[in-house]
Amino acid sequence: MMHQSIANHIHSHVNVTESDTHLFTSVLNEISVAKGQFLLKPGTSVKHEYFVVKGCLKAYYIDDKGNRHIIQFAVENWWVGDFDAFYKQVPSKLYIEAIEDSQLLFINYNSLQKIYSEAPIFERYFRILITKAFIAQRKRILSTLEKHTQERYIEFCTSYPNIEDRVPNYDIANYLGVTPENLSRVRKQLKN
Amino acid sequence: MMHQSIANHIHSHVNVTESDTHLFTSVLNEISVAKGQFLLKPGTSVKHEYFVVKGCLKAYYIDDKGNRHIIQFAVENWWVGDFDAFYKQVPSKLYIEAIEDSQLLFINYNSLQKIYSEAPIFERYFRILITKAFIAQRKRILSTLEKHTQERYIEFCTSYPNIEDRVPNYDIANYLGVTPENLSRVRKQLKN
DNA sequence: CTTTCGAATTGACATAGATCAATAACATTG
DNA sequence: CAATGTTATTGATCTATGTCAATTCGAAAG
Repeated sequence: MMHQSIANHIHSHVNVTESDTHLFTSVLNEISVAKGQFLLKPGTSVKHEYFVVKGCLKAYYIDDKGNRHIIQFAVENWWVGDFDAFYKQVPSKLYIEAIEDSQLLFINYNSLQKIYSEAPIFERYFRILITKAFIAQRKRILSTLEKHTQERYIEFCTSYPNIEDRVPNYDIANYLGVTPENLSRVRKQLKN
Repeated sequence: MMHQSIANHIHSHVNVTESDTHLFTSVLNEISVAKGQFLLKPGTSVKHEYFVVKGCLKAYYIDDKGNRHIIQFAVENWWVGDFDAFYKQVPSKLYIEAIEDSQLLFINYNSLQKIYSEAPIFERYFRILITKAFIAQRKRILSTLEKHTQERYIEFCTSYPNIEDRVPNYDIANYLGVTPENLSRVRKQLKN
């Protein structure tokens, strides 16, 4: 059942009672997105945050110069959304697109605020999640500063295991901030 | 009085009662650090997070290749520390060094856990702070992907106002992930 | 007002990665 | 299994930034 995977995720991060978990799952809704379809597009107001039950998605935006930049890949048991826009309740700047057929759960902004008040343990749950995301993101910055493409590609493959098979190379190149050509050359070197 | 600045900071982020604020400030301690002195060095276990009342500091680490990387500058009303190590309660990897004579407040790990239990509003306070830090950090990643040194330098100067006068250029170059020589050339271009 | 020493600048050259263009490998669809 | 479109690779250049070495600037100390 779909709620099981989010329940497990919550349990693995905080101590919650059955009724807390039930309160949380009771406000969730389900959505399916086919490969190539969008969960979110720029300009939309961001009413939800999404939890991936099954599938794979990418979050990206287009900058002033028209270049696309992938911010995040999301696979099973990840939360995904336009965090910034959701938090500030302003229109989104992101595209979130399914790379595979995906099933997600989502929570509404107002529901979440209500849950924070009724069950503050969920403040902790999201505080912990965002702390981890913050740390992971910092690693990504540092990796860019410290290392060349080759090392970063290896790092990427180990930190998103098996994702090379689920995501096209040009998306990985984009995430790493290099051209597909360069990534291709780097991968060739690795084979030798 | 030193507690006033942290009290203001808390009030500007969450609705707290007087007694909540008092509970929080009652566990804080004060510390002064002279220019060039260290608040934290690698290998230390991270027992505290610091709030800057006055002054300016930098947080950096040395990578495997011996290169230094500045992660954060901290000025008045910023929290600073080795977030990662504090959260996981493992030894620090960072240096935190005062760029100016600085006055700080700090909170102990166990005190903070206790406060989270007694006054969950502080879960929210820190959840909000880390959310903002997360968003700011994401901007930094994106900026690296999107822009060349010149634009990023300008962005840096606007987002850390007046810091050019407080921090040496080689530290700014380091933060931006470029060489001092390159930053120097970029600044020369900007003058013309 | 000089001396000193770290910081900033400048010049000459090296290089990782970008760009552009062509081709090859793969996958999807009729 | 052909046909078509998408993704990956390869080659030939170009460019932003790095590296190394020399010089100048500027602030602190005598």
